[in-house]
Amino acid sequence: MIDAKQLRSDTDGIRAALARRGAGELVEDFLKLDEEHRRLLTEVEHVRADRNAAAKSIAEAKQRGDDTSVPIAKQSALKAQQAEEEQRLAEVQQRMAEVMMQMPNVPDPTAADGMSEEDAETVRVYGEPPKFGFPPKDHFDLAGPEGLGLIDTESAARVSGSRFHYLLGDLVRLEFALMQWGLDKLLRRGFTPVIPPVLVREEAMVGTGFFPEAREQVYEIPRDELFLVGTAEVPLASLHAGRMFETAELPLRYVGFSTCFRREAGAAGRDTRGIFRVHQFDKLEMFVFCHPEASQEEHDGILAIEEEIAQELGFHYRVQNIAVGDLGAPASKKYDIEVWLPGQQRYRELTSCSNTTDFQARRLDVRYRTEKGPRHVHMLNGTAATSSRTLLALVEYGQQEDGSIRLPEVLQPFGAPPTISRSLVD
RNA sequence: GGCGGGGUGGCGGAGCGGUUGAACGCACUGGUCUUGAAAACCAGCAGCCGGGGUCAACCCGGCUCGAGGGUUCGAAUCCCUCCCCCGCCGCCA
Repeated sequence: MIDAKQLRSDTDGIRAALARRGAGELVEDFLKLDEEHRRLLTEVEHVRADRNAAAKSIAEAKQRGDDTSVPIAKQSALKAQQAEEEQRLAEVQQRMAEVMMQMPNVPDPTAADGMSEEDAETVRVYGEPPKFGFPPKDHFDLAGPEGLGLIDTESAARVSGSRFHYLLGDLVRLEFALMQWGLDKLLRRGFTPVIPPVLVREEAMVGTGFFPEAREQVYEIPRDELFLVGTAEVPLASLHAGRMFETAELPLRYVGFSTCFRREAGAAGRDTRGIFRVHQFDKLEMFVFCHPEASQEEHDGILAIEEEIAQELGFHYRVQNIAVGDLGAPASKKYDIEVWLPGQQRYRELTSCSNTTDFQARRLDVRYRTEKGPRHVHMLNGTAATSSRTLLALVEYGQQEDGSIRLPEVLQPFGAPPTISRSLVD
């Protein structure tokens, strides 16, 4: 949610900023409604003030023992008129709320220009594509039924449908090691670990900006009016909804572990192979609440951690500054780390981190106290590791000619086997 | 799932139809006192919205006492629905 006050005081600036992401006309919608709203509000408030004053004088008259039947009758008569005016006001407020809900966050000036994925700017490239002395395979060839047999999509399809999978054997050990390793790394940096609920109320989805924009991507449980989260970002952001922080309490850094559920509506036929794009996976997610002045630095910090993780796992990657038109509604700026996948011979999104500035904080009403009154905090999120993409990248990077997988040494203290090979399973 | 108690400002906690946006305490801010600090004393201190303004430190008005409806000239206070918290019982791990 954008600050309505700011929208009025810096109309041109915000219009121009939103136009970059193709949402400039919402500003006009807002201004029109806002003008009408203020007109009606002034009217209604005058009526209310009159009636409040009259009620007060009735109370005083009654104290004195005067006859109050005449002023009371007069008050009664005004009720219908007031109700009618308030009705009109409520309608305008409703329409205004809808416009505000559709309005995405103001993009950061340094977010890349453009409307599509291709418009992302490459910030830097790390490492080189790995060299194999043989044609590299993709993760599904390596770990699927034709390979190590540790990913079973066929059974999952029968049980749950397409884009679901069973993870088996050493891949399960690998996932646990990866998560434990990542958790340990973040713990040492002062992040507080959290296992959040994965079923949330609509308010949490609206508050984080996933509704209304991405509603079709979310699984819902109508009977209980709950929704399955697509990321721990949702319950983590909502953790402090309605909260008033003291200045010294910030920043707060959390690392959440949760299963993530995504409908992948509209992605039919895309990335259907293996576990690159699935309905269910596990994710280690960073989430930060901080002062507005600190959010850029926090964003850089989260990105640095994501890069460190990618580097220690041995990946070749590039950092992409996502184009404004490709940002999710709540994001002001977003970096993706795209890992080079040997099996696909191209860069694919591995992790992502966004600065949502005060967009979510406004919707969720998370503030902190300053000398000049309460202000909204800034919120940021970023992927540390996932059981799908991080895992499959490890499989592809570690592949040997004989089809076994060599895993990074850093994961071994956390329970990952040095090598995954068929012979051990058979 | 059943019965009972409760949701009030940053926190605790009064108020239970009228001049109460809310006593009191804590916390916080400023001041007096002090060599300094503490204590004591004095003062200030909810948020949001609109209007005015030397656009700030000010003035006026409105809304908000879990959420939404209703009764009433008037509701934090009464009624209804929903949400949440606490306790006991039942059920299940």
